[in-house]
Amino acid sequence: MNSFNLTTYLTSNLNIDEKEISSIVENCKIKKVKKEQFLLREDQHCNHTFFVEKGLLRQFSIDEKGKEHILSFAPENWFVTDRQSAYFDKPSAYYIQALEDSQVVIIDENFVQLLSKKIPAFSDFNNKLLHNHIRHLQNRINLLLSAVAEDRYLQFIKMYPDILLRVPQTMVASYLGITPESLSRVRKELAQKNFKS
Amino acid sequence: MNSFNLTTYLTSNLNIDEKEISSIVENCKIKKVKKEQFLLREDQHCNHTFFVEKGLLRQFSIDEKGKEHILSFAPENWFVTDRQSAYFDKPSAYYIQALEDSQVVIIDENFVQLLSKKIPAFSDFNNKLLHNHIRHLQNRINLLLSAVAEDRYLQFIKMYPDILLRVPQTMVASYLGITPESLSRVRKELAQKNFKS
DNA sequence: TTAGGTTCTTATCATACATCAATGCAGAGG
DNA sequence: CCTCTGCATTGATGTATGATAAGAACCTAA
Repeated sequence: MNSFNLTTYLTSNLNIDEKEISSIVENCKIKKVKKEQFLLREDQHCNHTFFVEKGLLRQFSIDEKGKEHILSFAPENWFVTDRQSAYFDKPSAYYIQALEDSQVVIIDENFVQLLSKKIPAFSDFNNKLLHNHIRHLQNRINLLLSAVAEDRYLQFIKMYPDILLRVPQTMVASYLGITPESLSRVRKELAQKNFKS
Repeated sequence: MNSFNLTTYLTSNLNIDEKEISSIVENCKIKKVKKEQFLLREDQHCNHTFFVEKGLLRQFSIDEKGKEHILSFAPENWFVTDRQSAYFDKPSAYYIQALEDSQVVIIDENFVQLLSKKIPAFSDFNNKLLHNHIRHLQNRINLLLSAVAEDRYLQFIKMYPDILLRVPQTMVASYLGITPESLSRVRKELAQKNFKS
């Protein structure tokens, strides 16, 4: 079992015994996925949380017009899941797909619940993840409500400089809620501005 | 102490002794606020959760151009807080303001933490609130990414028919991320459509 | 009742962004 | 090496929504 990243991540974020941590990690499965492969599809029940050991995932939805909308990217050391589906046990409205050949740790939802009950520190940790998630979502809403394409892009660069380099532009556009063409133009204008100044 | 709504709300959502519930409620303060009055302002630390007994609140931000963006409405039986500020103990980026004369229960953040530690059922309850919050935020992002003004408005009507009638149109527009003028147009077009069919 | 402030509507014009279509370009695979 | 395919760019055009301004409708309070 090779889940080095998860172990170190938990060790530095969970204030419990190393042995206990490895016993947690032992209980999880590792899965390798090829680029393009899906870990979750719409209408499926999402019963796990994925922790990205290596690679890059995306979570997205498809609207009635068939257009994709990216909710989040998940690079190394990120957790991704459809909490809505996992927690309320409902069919998911989202897809989770690999953008690169990846390796993920699959953590069972029941197992998460169990750990939360048994280990207070884990419950706290989980709580923190939830709060971080909320923080992130709220900032995004704020951005969508207030900022024009250019500002959204600039913010994206600042927050996810690494991801910017790893995904096709069309996906960044989808994340920002604009078309690839618009993003291309925004980039052009920015380049010109920077050149002048 | 008159916090009837919170008591019944907790009773039907928290699987614990009624006595324990009233001991919880006893520990909270009641506050009456007049219309327009603020419960939280930008840069303040938000140390409480508000539960709306009576009335209606709004949570909003103000961007660099001075424009207001409504993140959420909170009518009776809703909790509202800036989790970001409360949990991470940072100055808030938001305002919370009464849209009607209201009565709220003020629940101290420390008290929430304490209860979570002491009463597992309360911790579960809190967890559920967090998940609901996330669900709500995600749906909103999806809507902002995919839907045009008209669809956003229709969705709003469906989800919050009560709130629609209680707040000025300009605030609905702010929630939807469009101008009041645009909303007026959208409404006009919808009215014409409905008249024809 | 009038007066004065909001809020809502309406109209015109401006603009950001979408859409559609063509071309360029680079990496993958034969 | 060449071709194929997907992605980025660019231009022309359309459209939804924003900005501004003015008037209408509505409330509230004197």
